[in-house]
Amino acid sequence: MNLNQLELLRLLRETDYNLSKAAEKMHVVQSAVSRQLQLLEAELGSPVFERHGKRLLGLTPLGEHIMREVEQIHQAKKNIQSMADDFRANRNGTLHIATTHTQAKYLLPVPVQKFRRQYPGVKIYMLQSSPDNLIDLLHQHRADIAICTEKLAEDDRLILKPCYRWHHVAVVPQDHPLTGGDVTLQRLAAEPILTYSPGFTGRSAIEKAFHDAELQPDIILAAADSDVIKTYVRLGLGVGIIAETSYEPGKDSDLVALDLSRLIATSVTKIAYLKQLYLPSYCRYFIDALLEQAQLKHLGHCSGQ
Amino acid sequence: MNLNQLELLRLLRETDYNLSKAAEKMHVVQSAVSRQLQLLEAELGSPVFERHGKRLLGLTPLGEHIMREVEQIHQAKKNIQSMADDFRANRNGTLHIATTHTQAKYLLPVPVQKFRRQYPGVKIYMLQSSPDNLIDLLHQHRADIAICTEKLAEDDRLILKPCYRWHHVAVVPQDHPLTGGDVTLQRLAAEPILTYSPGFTGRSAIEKAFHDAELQPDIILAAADSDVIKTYVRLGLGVGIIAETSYEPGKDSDLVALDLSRLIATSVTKIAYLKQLYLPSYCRYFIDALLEQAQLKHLGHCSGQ
DNA sequence: CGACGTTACGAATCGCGTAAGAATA
DNA sequence: TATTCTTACGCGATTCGTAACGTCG
Repeated sequence: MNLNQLELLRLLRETDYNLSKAAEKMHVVQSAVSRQLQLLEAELGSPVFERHGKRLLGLTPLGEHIMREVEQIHQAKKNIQSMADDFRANRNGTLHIATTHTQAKYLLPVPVQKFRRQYPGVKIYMLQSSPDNLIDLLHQHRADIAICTEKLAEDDRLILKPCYRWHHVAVVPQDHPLTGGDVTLQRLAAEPILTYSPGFTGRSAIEKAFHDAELQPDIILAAADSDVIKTYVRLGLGVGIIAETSYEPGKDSDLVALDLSRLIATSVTKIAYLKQLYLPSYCRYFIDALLEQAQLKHLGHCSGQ
Repeated sequence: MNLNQLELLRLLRETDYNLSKAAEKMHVVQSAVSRQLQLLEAELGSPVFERHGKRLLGLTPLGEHIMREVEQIHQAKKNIQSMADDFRANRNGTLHIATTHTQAKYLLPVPVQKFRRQYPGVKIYMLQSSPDNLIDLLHQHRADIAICTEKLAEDDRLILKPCYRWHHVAVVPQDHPLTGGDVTLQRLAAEPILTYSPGFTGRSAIEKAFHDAELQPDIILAAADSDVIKTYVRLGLGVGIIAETSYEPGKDSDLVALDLSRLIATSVTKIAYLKQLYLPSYCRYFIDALLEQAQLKHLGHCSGQ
């Protein structure tokens, strides 16, 4: 048994159990992998793949079990390489960040700039996705860290770092009736609402607030990001409910933001990454920069709490 | 990087960083491992071991990090081999059981016999140890499963299976004053007590019971197993407090067992094994036999609860 | 000096590529 | 027939063992 053989198993699953394609990915000819597979199965003493004649169809039960260990080994191997690169003070590499529009636009710009200055050789890939996919991206090893608010349920394979706490605001044109008097859920429920798509940026907290008050909000438009929402609020379609951080006092001065922190539960945005993943120092640096930025934002809004 | 090189790292740590001894363990000459280590360090690009001149002294910080992954890989590799052996219906192997005297003597005999009949080719190693060591034995890979009652605190690397619930009894000679009237903690505290050494077989529950009642038991003898305790009870030294399962109605008919289940909290004996360890089918069979036996014992004492 | 690690060199092994053959869809 | 996998064979690379050489305590 050797690492290449185990890598072959991984690639065979990736390629839908096609020896030729796996061979290509390993940069060797097909006959080579054929023999390696035979050698491995001979060594193990029982087949790893289901076959119809010569064709591979899938994994045997043994193969399924083995695959889990193979993934472990693959991860550990990559970690060792990352560690070595890191200790060699290798300032090249790539940082894959999975996040949503809201965070990418309103939280990340400053940390990313700071990061670029510190690590000009590290490339940054921003994987924008819907919140439900962020964790999957981690598990699929397509992202190193994820930044999101929703859908971070119990998963003991993840490390979670609370980043910052925020609340929702209602945004309306300056002459809107809601700007007079106290805002209540009842008054909101009477208006047409524009807010995030289900699963995005604290939408579940919004729904819970109305549901607990036994109200049925009239959500006439749901979008993945606050820019779209604000655009339609400006067109007079109704009341927007967005994250406080998405209201920019400068650019959005034509809109009024009404604090909803006492009506809708506050949300916590977190940083998540795989427990089993080795984070290179540049990655830890980015996380620190992010936490620092979140701290600043938070202080700015809470006046020094 | 290959598996042999990583195995070499493991062996180097095991041999106190001695290339010659590691070479011996790998069944190759010393010069071979010297070169393999050089190749690996060259590939990683920075040293894994601290050196004084040519001698290896220990791990570099990088080496420490790498070792964790190496252990992971080693475990996964062993798992793959176990799996293959298992699916090949290999009925040979070894079962390492870490446990205490109490369990080895009163719980395990029947399951072990049953196991021997089912898997005559599998060797059984019984590692008797004090309860605090049982978990360590698992982590040191010197035992596959551990059976114990105390000291199984939160450890997310372990799988825990509750096995059976039992309580303590007081054992006294037949003419002892305690045999008359209700047994209370107060009356027990007035007697010289013989029981388990700290850390053994529910001793902590005994201490807690007296402590909660603000009593100070007079423990004049502490031993690791109930046989020793019973011996001294027979000599009239005092009242023995032992596990109910350690009182054998046949052999111990010269002693009287007094139920303490309402005075001292019941204990739960558990089976523990490493989450990351693959358990061969014979191992799972043994666990099942154990649970079944525990069930029987339990029913026997509780008359069909 | 003795234990330990490194370097040099030839030999055995391992694994690859080419090429041809067999089986499946 | 086209695709996929297996087998045969020769070559090159890797890794080993022997042996001689540093080096540290």
